[in-house]
Amino acid sequence: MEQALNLDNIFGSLADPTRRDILRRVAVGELTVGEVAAPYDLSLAAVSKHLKILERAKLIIKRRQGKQQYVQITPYTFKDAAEYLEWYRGLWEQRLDGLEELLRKEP
Amino acid sequence: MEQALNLDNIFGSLADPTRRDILRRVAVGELTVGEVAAPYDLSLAAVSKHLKILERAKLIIKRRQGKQQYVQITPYTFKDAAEYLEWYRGLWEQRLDGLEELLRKEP
DNA sequence: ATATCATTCAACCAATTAGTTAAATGATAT
DNA sequence: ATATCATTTAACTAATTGGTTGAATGATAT
Repeated sequence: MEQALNLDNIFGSLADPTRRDILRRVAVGELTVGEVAAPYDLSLAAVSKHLKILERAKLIIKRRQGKQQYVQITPYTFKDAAEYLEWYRGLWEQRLDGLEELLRKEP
Repeated sequence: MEQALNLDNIFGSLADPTRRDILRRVAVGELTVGEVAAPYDLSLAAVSKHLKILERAKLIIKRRQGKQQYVQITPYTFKDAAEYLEWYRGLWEQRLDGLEELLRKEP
């Protein structure tokens, strides 16, 4: 049922706060690797590794322009992750319905 | 902006295929720890550890009934994860809108 | 050709993870 | 009190992760 997809890599990527922060910033607009790294108290090599993990998960891609490499986000992969969670939507909606029912019943 | 909260644990949990499979099965209905473990070629101790990780992420809870412990899924935590991804929804929807526009323009 | 800027690779380290087996605990039944 | 069933804890291992520093590569400018 599960294609052993990228879900390991996608969720593995999202499990790290630095990587989530990188994604949040890159979602706003393309940044070079250097710009991505700037705010963190980390070596460039460390950030480069984070970017590689995000690339493996297909959450970002890089394009070279001259000396620099621009990091851009890959929307479809987020969609894949969202669709995975969508499978569970019924769970919390049912639960919320239950709550509403409770609230209607005992005021 | 980000509560550094459970997202580490939630996505960390979801990064493992055994744990995703456990969640999928438990979503259908409560199972005892033993029932959860049965299909996997893993020791009970290993499955117990997976369950502890899922508990720490608040993706499941356990309730004891006599000798056994029943594992049930915790819907709200899935909602939290879905809401995190929701932040990125614009990304792929824009992209899809772009595609639609393209399709309208060059038929 | 050489220097410089941007980024990655290699080698290493400490902490964490996913698994094992064996012993310990919790809850019930005899 | 003891035996049994269900599950967890402890102690250990091998692999992976997130970080470091220093050397290597890629691309441009001189």
